[in-house]
Amino acid sequence: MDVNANIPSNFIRNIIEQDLSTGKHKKIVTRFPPEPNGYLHIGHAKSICLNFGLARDYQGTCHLRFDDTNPEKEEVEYIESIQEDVRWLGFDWGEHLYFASDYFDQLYHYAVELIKQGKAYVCELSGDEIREYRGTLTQPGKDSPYRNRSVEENLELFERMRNGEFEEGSHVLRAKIDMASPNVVMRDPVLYRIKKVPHHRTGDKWCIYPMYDFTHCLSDAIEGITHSICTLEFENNRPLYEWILEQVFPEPHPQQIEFARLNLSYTVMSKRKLLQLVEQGVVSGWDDPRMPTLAGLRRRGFTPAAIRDFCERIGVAKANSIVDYALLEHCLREDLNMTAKRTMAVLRPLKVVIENYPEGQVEYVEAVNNPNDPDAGTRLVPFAREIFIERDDFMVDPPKKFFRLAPGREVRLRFAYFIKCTDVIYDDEGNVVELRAVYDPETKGGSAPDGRKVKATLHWVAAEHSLPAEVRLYDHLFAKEDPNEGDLLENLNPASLEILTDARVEVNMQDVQPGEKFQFERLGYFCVDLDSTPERLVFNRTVPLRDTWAKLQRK
RNA sequence: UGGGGUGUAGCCAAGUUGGUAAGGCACAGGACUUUGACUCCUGCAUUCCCUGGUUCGAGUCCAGGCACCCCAGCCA
Repeated sequence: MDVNANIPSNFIRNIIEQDLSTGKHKKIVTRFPPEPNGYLHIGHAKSICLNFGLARDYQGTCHLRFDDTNPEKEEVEYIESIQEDVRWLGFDWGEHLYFASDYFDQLYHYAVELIKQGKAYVCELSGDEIREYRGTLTQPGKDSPYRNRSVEENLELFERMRNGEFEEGSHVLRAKIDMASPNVVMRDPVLYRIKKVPHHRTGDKWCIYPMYDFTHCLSDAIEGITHSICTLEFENNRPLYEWILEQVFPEPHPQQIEFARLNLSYTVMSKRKLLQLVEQGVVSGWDDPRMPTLAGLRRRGFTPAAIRDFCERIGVAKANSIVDYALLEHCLREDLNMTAKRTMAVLRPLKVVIENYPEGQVEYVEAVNNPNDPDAGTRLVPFAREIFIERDDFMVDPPKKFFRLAPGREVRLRFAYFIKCTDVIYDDEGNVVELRAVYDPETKGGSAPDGRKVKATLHWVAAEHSLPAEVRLYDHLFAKEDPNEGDLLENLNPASLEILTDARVEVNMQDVQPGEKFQFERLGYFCVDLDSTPERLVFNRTVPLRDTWAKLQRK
């Protein structure tokens, strides 16, 4: 497959290529099967990219199927958000949108078929009793007293379950397999349980609902899935997946393949823990920019292309692992570097008065919008006597390798002029509050006719002709690489959010829209937050630029 | 003292039928630079969890260990 020559190989691709070359399958069909009980996160993105990517690369099909067999936990709201997120990621299921609940009738008939074969029975043991009878990991279980009912009795009981004649928990349908199996999953697993709860799609048509193990394999088979890719924890369930199909479904059967789910350093991926963060108010919601949810990453300013690239680079294997967050950041920067418009913003302003620049004068300097994209053009940025520069770009007593502004030193203001610091003004407490400088009119545009060099280029913004803005700086939500070690809340990073309210941005930013992405030159990539309005601009820092000076400072 | 998996660099990960350890991230140097960014060079596993064995030759085969993950929901 030369089309896929540059795509890293993995064990699943190997299986598919073999199945295609041996003629086992002429066309592959995969599926992404979320349960609509929560928001999608970047771990799901790995699965989405895998399943849809495989279908794309091997000219197959990928279905989106909601695994909605537990109405107690599922909501239509999630069905909407999941579809939105999958589309946002860049994938299209075409006509292939399915719901396991659409198969409830068929599933019921397969259950009846199993009963007729004497391979399923209605059990009246309580939940606690079922657990007791199941045995333990090292001890075999024992048969339920209801295990050997007649087919007729089972048929009648199952129908009465369906008709709502029994209370929740009083009866279940179980597969008759082997209570002594070393694999606990095979010890007469529950196939159907009674839940007198309306379903978000089937209403109150059903009061019995099929379990995952019974539903998933049959849904796959009904849809003609060839490769049913799931995560490692379902490895123990594979024998059951195959057992059910062998009893009631004609060949060929889908093949279940398991891979290791994604773990990312400095964050958590379990729905339970994510929910805990939301409910305890640790974050502002599912779309808090620090959350690993697709909604959170989107609000933070991540691009679908970066996430897809990331999912491709991490590979697919069976070893549990924790991927370095730095790889995600790398993918993001690589994408944003090519696409984000540049602008200048000063996060922590320090006023500089250019004493030899005419008072009241404003001129416009031309700035490049994206050096990687000539089509992005240029813009005009106002320059005046009073400007703001970044506080971090000035030091009264600079160390050896600091080559930004300092008393008596000359630097370049990007796209504008060279300025030299002539004076430092302090407040009563000795803090630097303002700088005085002179500019060289000969250096307009940023280069000196006499060829003299300057060691640094600073970003800036005109004091009057700039806009106030709020900037939210984000960092890892957790301070620990693996937050799952020890107490979750104790591992939080207290500095995961810093809000700057005095930032200044170019006047050209007046009409930006939520979601728009920029590179604030020399600082990082930022996007306009949902909270932003023309009256009060709000930006999120998506990811800072690599900063070798900061790295030097740390040493 | 059950069963199922996994172990290749700081982090991911590829390694055909045994033939002499890809790639990316991170990190460290250097070049370039009107972003200390980007880009570009260079370096980064005499060794593949361990111990034996087979072989001219083992990350790949065999035997025995060790470590870690998953399974005892009427969740998925």
